[in-house]
Amino acid sequence: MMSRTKWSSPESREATIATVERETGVSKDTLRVWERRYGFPRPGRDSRGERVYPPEQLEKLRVISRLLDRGMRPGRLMGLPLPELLQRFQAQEPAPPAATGRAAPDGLTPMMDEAIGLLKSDDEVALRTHFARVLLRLGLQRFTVELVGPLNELVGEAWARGQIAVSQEHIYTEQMQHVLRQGIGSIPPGAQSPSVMLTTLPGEQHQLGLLMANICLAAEGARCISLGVQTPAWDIVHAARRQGIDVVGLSFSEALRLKAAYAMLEDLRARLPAEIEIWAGGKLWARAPRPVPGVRFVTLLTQIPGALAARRGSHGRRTEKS
Amino acid sequence: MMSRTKWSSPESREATIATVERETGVSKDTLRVWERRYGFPRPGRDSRGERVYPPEQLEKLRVISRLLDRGMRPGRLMGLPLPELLQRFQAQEPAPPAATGRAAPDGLTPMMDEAIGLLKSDDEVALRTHFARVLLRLGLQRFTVELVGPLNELVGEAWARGQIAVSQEHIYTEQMQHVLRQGIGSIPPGAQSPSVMLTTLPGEQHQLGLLMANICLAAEGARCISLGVQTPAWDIVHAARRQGIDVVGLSFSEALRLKAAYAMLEDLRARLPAEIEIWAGGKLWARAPRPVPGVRFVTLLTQIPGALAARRGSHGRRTEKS
DNA sequence: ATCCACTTTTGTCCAGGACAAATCTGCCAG
DNA sequence: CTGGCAGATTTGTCCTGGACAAAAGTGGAT
Repeated sequence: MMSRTKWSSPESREATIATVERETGVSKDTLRVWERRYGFPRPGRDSRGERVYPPEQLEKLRVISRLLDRGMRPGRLMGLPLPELLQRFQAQEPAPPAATGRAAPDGLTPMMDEAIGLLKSDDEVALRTHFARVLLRLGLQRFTVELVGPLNELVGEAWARGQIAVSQEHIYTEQMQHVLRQGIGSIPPGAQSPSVMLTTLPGEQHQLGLLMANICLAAEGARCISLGVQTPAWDIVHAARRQGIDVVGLSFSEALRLKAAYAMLEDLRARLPAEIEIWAGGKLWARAPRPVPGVRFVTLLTQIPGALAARRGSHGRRTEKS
Repeated sequence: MMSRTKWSSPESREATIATVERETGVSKDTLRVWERRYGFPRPGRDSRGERVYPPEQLEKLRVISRLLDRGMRPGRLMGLPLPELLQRFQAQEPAPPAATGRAAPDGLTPMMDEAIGLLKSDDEVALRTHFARVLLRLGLQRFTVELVGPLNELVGEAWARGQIAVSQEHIYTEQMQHVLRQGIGSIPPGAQSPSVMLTTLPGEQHQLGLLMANICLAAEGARCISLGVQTPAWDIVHAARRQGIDVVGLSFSEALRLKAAYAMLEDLRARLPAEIEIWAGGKLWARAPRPVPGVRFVTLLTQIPGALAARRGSHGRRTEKS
């Protein structure tokens, strides 16, 4: 095969359009249309007439790409010089602390602050130890609801404000995953009800939400089967039927588009037998505008016990079955 | 970041050109030029005049894409019907049973068979118990190298042959992840060397490879920091520098396109200081044709001890770094 | 304040042409 | 036969410039 990578020559660190796409995540089409519309980037041309991006422009594009991820718009950014752009990271709002529904109970705030501090100092071993200690003190369920949930948001905000790096956020997720999975492993198995199948739809990659839901459900006596992330709708239907599942639980982070989420949710609802419930959870639904018939929204972890109780009430204690 | 991509309508299983690019790894430009030159694929058009690929064509493209990775040429493949294409896989792959490195030692085959059986019967609790028992008997390292590695391949093959469903493969991954992470949690921490940063590049979502590498490295006395999956190259460079990393370890599954993988590897190598080594691992390199200067390929888990020994030999026993 | 209609912004798609790198082919010398 | 080389063919990527719908912003009426 033509392994024509188009990689910029090793010395002159000048990038081709393919390199820029790979590095910034901005598609070639978009790069060309930006150039046409905003006059930036303005790459040089090589002997063939192909675009050649100097390192400074690549760097600026990287910064712009990250600002776009935070909801800013290209038209306003393209003209600004690099230092100005970098300032935009700081300018992000701290987000009203009370309004988010973030539980700020007891003396947990210092524990969260310590976690953030350890993260910033790249001490992943101490971070894990810290989590383990807090877990021991609070118990698995309180640890999950009162610490992990709020901490996730805190880490997300710190990243958005440029206070921690992408890699540090990755490390946080990884260590927390260890702790939570260890906790799930310690839950005694047993035939309980209802049986809940947990997963996310294609495009949603965040695992922590699933693990947290798993813990809260198991703590209330549900039977959890997790499929991990990104199960195509067809396979969810197939698996739920085959395994005699009562509830399909889906997790949605803010990364997903609202409209795409609705579409997939409605599609799944249409294909799943009516007696199988769908519970949709996650921060995406925090200010959910539109209800979907046959889908229960569980925005917060604390609503899980209520949802289970409601289900058990309506379905009675009888072993349902047609 | 990827929230700027276009989705095909979820229920009509028909794909847009962007979907096909994502699923097959063939770029939009290439798809259009194939259509022009070879008459395949021949997508329909929607009301806007945009291409709409029916599922059969997508499927055929997936097969073609894999054959291209094995060195065949598009001009000869496009006209062939699907069954004919599938035959080309057999014709090409003699795969000497010993050369694959699949350890088939001792009495492990029955254990793997039992695992597959439990998976087929959807008994995820028994599956986890089974793993836990085998782990106890073999020890973490042998469990990883001799059972998990071969079992991964077995599960992949079973899926490819339609013997297990997508959801069952997900359940396998999820349960195995629990077991492996539990194992990693039991490894005593300590300042050891070299320090290895583990992750995958964007587009590679498979976690098991990382976890397995983590175990094998830690077992040989390396210090492992895992970033989880999909870290952009720039962030890898940033984090490796900041944390004083000696080796960046990357995992590549067969899902990634060979060409894209080479491009990203070469790019990362160019941006990373020369004193930081890059080790590339995973099944993708099983028949690696082309070496990359400054990158060590570690196709099999069993090669990890050797790689570490080589590194320690060349870098001496002196505690380099402050 | 909340909702709806209207305007602007923005990303993706399309067509068809061009070109160089990779690969194949046939030929000739050893 | 084997190996190397020049020329022909194959193939992926890049180009331009136009089009359009989804998303985001705006303003007025309730």
